[in-house]
Amino acid sequence: MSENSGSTSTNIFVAKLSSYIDLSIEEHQVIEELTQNSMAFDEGQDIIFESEKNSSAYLLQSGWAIRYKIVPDGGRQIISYLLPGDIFGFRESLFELSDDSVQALTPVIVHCIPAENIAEICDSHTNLSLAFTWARAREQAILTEHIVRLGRRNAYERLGHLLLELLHRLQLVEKAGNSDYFLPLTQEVLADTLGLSIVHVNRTLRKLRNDLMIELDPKTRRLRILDVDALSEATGYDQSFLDQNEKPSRSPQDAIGFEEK
Amino acid sequence: MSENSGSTSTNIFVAKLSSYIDLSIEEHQVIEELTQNSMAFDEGQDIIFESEKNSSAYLLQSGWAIRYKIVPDGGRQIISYLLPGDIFGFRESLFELSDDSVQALTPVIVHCIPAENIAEICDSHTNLSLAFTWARAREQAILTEHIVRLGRRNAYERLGHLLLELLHRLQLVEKAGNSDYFLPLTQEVLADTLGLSIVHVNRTLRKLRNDLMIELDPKTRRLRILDVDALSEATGYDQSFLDQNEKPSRSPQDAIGFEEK
DNA sequence: CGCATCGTTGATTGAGGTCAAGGCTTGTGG
DNA sequence: CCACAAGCCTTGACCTCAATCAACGATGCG
Repeated sequence: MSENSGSTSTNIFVAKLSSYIDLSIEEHQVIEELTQNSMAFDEGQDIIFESEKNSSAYLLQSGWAIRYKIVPDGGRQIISYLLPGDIFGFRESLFELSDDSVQALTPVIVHCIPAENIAEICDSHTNLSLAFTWARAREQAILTEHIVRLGRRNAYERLGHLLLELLHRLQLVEKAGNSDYFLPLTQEVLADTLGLSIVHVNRTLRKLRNDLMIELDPKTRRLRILDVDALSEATGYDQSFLDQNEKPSRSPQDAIGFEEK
Repeated sequence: MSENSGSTSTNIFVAKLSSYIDLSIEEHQVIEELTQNSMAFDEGQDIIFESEKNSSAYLLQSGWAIRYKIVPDGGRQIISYLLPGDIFGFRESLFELSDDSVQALTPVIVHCIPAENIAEICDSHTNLSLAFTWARAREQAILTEHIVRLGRRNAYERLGHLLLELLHRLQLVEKAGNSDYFLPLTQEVLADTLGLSIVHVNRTLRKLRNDLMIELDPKTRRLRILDVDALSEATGYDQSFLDQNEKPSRSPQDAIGFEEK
């Protein structure tokens, strides 16, 4: 990991939070300040490791990361994906009940909010506190969806469903096209996410390709979903769990307007 | 559901929260007030239904409930169990991204905190806000463990692991003995939790019995785990994800002492 | 060039699903 | 008091989805 005084052009967090919550000018500034210092990690590096006592929150500026757990027999279960604009680590920030790890899947840039600042920020900026709450709620919705995927769907549905979720989440931060995105996941990572073997992921991907559901170039890692509606239908995907249909604000008087994109 | 002005003797939430966080006398009183009005639900009744717009938080005073989702093909996936002392529903309270339902498995008594009061309570009582945060973090740890269970364990391990988690969670609120508790779950509920078929749950339970891991009387629904250590070993269970090893407090000066049990 | 990583494919096996049937309760109504 | 139905548990027979084992090709890197 290397220190790096970032020159963040348009701030991804300002953009993301603003689509959920009306932020005051002051709150914009707080976010800008928080994201001045950045840390970079390389592919494969641990950002938070299991045993490590860590009490900070992190903002993921760019790149992909995974939260995972190792089981006694040596297997790995990937709990969730962290994508640009996601907030993570703030769960452990207050208590010590996590023993999962976070690892970079690609080169990654994160901003760190030290534990001691979090409470202060939340107290003085209600909307930022709300933003944290929102992030947590969203993460829980994603975990819930993952549980359903693992518990009640077969390999084909699991894979298609996950690819749709990633498309949708990336679109929300403008990191995906209408139906395609950069998918930096090996088949092993997919297997460890979906509770399948590598071999079976391979065969299931092939089947998705044969069914003309997706195109995936192993070279460029570009994934294209050929028929989003058909794949959603086939895999029982319902994107509503990721949607936010309200803009709650607890201090409308000092909120500033912000255009929806 | 019926209204019921409850005469709560010793408050389960005061007891539970106090083991995590030092509460002020005033905060004790707030909790007592919040739990004056209670609602009762019968077995099988929905407490929160999917489509229902619901913006309250709930405290589960007694009984068991499940959070679940229905998949397109009609299957059901149980996301989590709600046990006495658990807080739920406050995720949806601020945003609208959930579409899962909560149903009573046994007769249940809940206390409801209307949405409009939550923000106010959190603002004026930092430790109660902290308690909510803690509850969320804990719930997330449980969901994470459930994902690992579904993704990386076989039927035998899943079942044993779940039974141990329930034992441990019930012990924390003094609803279980040293190694036994009342388990009000049908094999169908277990199947829908663990992503298995009813038939296979039946066979796996038998195997656990044959291995002298558990005793389960279908009449009384009393479950006894005969060798907690052996079962933990066999199923990769590590209870640390439920433990709280710190008592964070942001206002020690006005906190009162409270004995650990 | 040699080695590691990743993707691919075939052959075999096994865990767990599905189908089907019967038993044991409990409750309800004649 | 008995008949019947509805749940839930149990067990057997069979089948299928996905794991495992094994091998090979492609790519990329020191």
